[in-house]
Amino acid sequence: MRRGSTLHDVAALAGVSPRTVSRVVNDEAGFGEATRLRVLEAIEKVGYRPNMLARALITRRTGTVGLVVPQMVDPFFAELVDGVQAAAKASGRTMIIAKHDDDLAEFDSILDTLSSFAVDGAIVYSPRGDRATLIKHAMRGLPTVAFGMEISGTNLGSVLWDISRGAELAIEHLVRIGRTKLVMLSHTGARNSLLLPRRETAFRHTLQSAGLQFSEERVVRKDPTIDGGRAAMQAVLLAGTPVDGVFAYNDAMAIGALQALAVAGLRVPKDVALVGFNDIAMCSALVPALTSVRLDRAAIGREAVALLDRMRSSAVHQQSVYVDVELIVRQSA
Amino acid sequence: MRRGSTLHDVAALAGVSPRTVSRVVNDEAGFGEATRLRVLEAIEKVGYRPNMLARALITRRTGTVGLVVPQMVDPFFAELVDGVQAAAKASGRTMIIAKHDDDLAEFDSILDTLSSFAVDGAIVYSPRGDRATLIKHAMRGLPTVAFGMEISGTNLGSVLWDISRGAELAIEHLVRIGRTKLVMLSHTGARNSLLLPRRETAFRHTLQSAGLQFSEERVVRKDPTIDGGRAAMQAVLLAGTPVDGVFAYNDAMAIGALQALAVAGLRVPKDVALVGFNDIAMCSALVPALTSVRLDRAAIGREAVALLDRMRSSAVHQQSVYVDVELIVRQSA
DNA sequence: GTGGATCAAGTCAACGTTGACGTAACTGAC
DNA sequence: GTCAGTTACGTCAACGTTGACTTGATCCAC
Repeated sequence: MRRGSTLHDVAALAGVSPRTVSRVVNDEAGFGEATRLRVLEAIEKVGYRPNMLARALITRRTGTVGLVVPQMVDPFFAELVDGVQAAAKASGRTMIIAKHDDDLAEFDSILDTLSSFAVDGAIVYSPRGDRATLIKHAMRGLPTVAFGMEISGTNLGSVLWDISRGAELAIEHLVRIGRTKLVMLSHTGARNSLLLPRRETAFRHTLQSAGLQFSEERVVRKDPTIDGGRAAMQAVLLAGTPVDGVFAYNDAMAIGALQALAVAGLRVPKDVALVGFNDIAMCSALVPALTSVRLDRAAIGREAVALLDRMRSSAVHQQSVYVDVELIVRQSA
Repeated sequence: MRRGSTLHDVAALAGVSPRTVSRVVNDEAGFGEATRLRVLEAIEKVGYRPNMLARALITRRTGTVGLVVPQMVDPFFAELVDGVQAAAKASGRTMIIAKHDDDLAEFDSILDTLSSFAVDGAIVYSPRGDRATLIKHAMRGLPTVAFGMEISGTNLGSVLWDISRGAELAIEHLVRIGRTKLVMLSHTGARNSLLLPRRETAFRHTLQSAGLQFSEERVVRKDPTIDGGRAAMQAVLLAGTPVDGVFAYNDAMAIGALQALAVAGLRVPKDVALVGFNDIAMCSALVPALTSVRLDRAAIGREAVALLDRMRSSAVHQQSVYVDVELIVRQSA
């Protein structure tokens, strides 16, 4: 059905060999100016586009990166995808995207598919911090960069951000503006996970080093969503826990908290100061605008793509890159 | 570098010809049970994965669809991407994604790239309703489904939703619950575009058929964002236009309006009823939960992928599919 | 036991491109 | 005028797979 024109068609029209056309297309050396013009004209005339499949089959490079995320509706991931996409485009690559919905088997199968398509590399946000699957595929030859997870081995790299530091920044800020009765709205999954409790740990430590008391009722855990945040905040208020500062696990929970506080007639930041995490785009559009810990998704995307490049070109096969976190102070705290 | 094992490796190990291995892998007929087991075992042992590039080169099918959208951070597009991705996965395809940022040249180049990778089809949200580029590539053989735009020709299909009907539903609902002083918060670009003014037209017509007066000051145009919605709502209040019902161009503007109304001390829906458009996931998480016109992105994705399938299999090369719109009534109206 | 099906393989070329190598014509130095 | 070096091509094979065709062997009917 799809019979695009090939090097042969162009060659026949220009009166040269296909190899010469290939040289012109790829701008290798070894052809005369007159030939070049004739070939270019012929390309134009027959509407020739190189067949990437054939090219990739022989060069073993597709100019493609695979991006694998848990999901993409959450603004955090949407913006991450966007950041990687922009970086991929800037370095002249095409992006294949897939989501695994936190399913390990699905994740495994996605990596298989990416290998089949001979992507130049994969950029991956593992389901539940899974390492084993990642390592398996990397050993089979798939260069991989993982997000938010230090991982070592051939063909593996990491792009990391310091969650603990971000949490510290947020909590120190709350303390600095005079808040003493702090509460954290955390993620239900944070209890029995390797990765998630870092914000909670930072909360505890920072409280203690600021000379404030920590007690278990000051951490309320719900789903990391707007609804979860609202429920968590309501639970705090209902329990009568005194509170003048709130640190939320992510921005969605902070938005929910904002709603609960409004309903309860508490003013932000006057009565309760509020800090989120991730700094999704919406933060600045809220009323009051939400103070949040920024992870620069564009930078993260750039670093991931750049790291992949370095991994394939250099002998060093294991690398980690840190991306700075930053507290963006707005109206809510 | 990447030397995955091939049919030949498997064949050598299993003591058969590569062609037989190929038959087993593709589950064609023509091999014995004993052979099948030996081959399967060999595949397992050498970790063979078919090379999609080589396969696609000869079959002219990649099992890949390209999705092209203006951007993907806006929840509307994020959810659209998610819907298409889910549908693509369900039909066993891999998705290549790209965004054009409303740039026509970029759009053209993306379609070129997709052709180069021999995607089985493209699913496209054109920049500014562009048709010409679409038609050009479709004629060259790229089966294409366009969103929200009726377009005819070989290799072209459309997935449409009735924006006018959605706007009607929203406004009729506002009238039905007794609102008479309606205002529309519209998109700045709606004035000089072919596609955008449909909501405005519906607003005018529905008002008139409900026996309500329409005047130009009842349409305020700003950017279709949260900030734009807030500004538009503030402008209405500042101008002193009497208002008890608001129809927003999209949910983002509705969220902005919600903020402006809260700041002005107006209660929703008691003082002012509010209806959005698109029904992004966030609608149900707002306080009050936002009434909105739903476009089922999952259904849209499914229809687009299904249409692409039909286009390649049937002789009918031009088709349109309508996806229902629906008013989801929540607290805000 | 002969002939026609059917089955289980194998052989070979082709998909469209590039890597490796070959070669004729030209250039310039001595 | 010869030879080495360069330029501008061309030839051929290979990437890993499948389509089209061929080849024996086995089976069953008559």
